[in-house]
Amino acid sequence: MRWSKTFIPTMKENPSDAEIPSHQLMLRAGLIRQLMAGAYTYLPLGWRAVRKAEAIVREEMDRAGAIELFMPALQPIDLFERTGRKSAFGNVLINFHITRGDRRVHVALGPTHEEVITDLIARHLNSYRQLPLCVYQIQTKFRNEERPRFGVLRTSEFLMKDAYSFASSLEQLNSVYDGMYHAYCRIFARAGLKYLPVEAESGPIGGDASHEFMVPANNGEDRIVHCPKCSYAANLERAETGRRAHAAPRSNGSAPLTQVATPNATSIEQVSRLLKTSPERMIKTLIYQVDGNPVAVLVRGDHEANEAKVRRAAGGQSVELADVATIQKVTGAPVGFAGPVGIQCPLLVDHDVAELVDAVTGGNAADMHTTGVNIGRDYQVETTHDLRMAAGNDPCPRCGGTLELVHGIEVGHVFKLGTKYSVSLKAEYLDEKEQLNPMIMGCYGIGVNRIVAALCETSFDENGLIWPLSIAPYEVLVIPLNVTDPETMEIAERTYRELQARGVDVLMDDRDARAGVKFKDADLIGIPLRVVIGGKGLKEGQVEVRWRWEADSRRVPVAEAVVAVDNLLRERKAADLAKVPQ
RNA sequence: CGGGGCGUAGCUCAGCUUGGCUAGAGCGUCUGGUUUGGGACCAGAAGGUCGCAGGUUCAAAUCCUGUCGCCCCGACCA
Repeated sequence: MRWSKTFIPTMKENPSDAEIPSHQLMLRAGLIRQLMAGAYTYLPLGWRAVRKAEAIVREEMDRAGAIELFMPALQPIDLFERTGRKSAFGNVLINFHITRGDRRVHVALGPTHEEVITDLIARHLNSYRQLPLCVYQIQTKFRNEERPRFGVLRTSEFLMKDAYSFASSLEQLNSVYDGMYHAYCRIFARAGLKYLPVEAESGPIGGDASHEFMVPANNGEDRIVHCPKCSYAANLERAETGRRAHAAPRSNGSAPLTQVATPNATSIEQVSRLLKTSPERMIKTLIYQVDGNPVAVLVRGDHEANEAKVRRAAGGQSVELADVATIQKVTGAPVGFAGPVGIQCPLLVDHDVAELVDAVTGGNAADMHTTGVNIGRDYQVETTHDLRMAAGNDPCPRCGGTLELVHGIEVGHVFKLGTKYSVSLKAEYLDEKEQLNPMIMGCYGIGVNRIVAALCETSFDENGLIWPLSIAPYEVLVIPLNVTDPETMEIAERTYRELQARGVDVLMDDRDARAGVKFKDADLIGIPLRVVIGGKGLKEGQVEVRWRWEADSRRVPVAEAVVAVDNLLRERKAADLAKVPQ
């Protein structure tokens, strides 16, 4: 492609409403333009990158035995009502009525396709002999983000690869799941991303039923902990901590139990300021309803309770914060003054709370808090639990190392669904014993444009983007320095044509612009291999070839330029491929 | 949905507090000339309903009210 014939609107300055690197660079390099909040046009350069990511995803899905198909984005709302997800999605589900003759049809734009695929499979597969099956598509998804942000990272419309598997046994499911997990590792490695598979919260199925693939990045929306020593990694919701339980805990504080007036101070922060203490010396007492029964959950004032852990510790199915009436009933006080001493419900205590001496907590009376609270003396439990969100510096649950907290961009997610959708949409099969069973499902998503955005967010320098060869919009950028010089152009044109003939993705900057302008743009759009023709080099019969990520260029005789470039590309691709897990 | 910020030329922004002359600058664009290895120089030109609507006033980019849009923080995110 010739620069003058395509459309690459680069910008020298940062647009004022872009803050994170990927957003700024994608705008400046002419990859995207915003249409409205949460919706972006992919310009030619950006779209080529997306298409390359898509091609890698498709190759690896096919390689893993998944079958491609294509489902409508337009879906009848009825399907979402049957699985209960119309209300589960709420505002996120974009839906509206359309008129057909004298009828009004209620439709939704697919936020994902579990319903459509399960309905399809339910109609056409019915025997264990036809299982397992894994199908996928690459398609635009629609989710009404209440607050789109971070440029292209969080939008209301995005390209997603979604795969769904149907199995007749857990063994089959696990086998497909492992295959998808492995394919994901290959995809992200081929895309040149530094990625981390992390354990994710998997709902009632439990176990290792869900992994997210995260790209560590400071601006990532998700927080994860990982252990550099043993490679344990999990998202904050899921992460265990390596802390120990305390049996019949007892702290040996000596301060007397004292009720203190704390008018209008209900938050940890307000109380700690009023009583001149700090949140890590306080007990946060949260009243939950587990399967409808009130439970008081105690975590340290500076910690955050984890509802999934509460649910598991309490052995319940559903967990939600208690309503005002329940809180009033068990504490005898309005919201904000709950404490363990004398409370009228069972206690669940986090490990760290057992170590608090002379703690401060709610007084179970309006506008009152209690100081000098000691476990074992003022309230008792048999043991403690892991009830809070993990944090940096927590001990690793696997190896005794120390967990690090990092931010990440979620680029993929694999999930063992179980039978939730197959039951509600009647995707059933007949087994060897002629018994009807719901199919066991898995789903596997990849944010295709997030692959591109995550690269832009993590691979750049002060001059612009740095693409890996596999995703770069073009592999080679040929720059004739002076387009009015016939010799320069003769060589540039020949180089351009011959590289194209060898199947190289090549862009030629044929603009009549100053060298400085072309170099700045070349660095900004980040094409991996730059070939400069003209000036000093050409006087000596040479062209200059330089990798975007290297400081120095290499000189190559004009006659050997095409072969040299081709060889460099082959070597680099082989080296990149060697890093991909087999 | 709560909190904060911003809307003036294609981009970045000044002007607004304290209303008043033809609404400005840099970059970009166009024309001519000089230049030609890291975003050149000279001369000239085009480009604006100051987000929109209403109000106050002799007079509004500027003050008031409403409204729309965008960005950021938080909540939410199968």
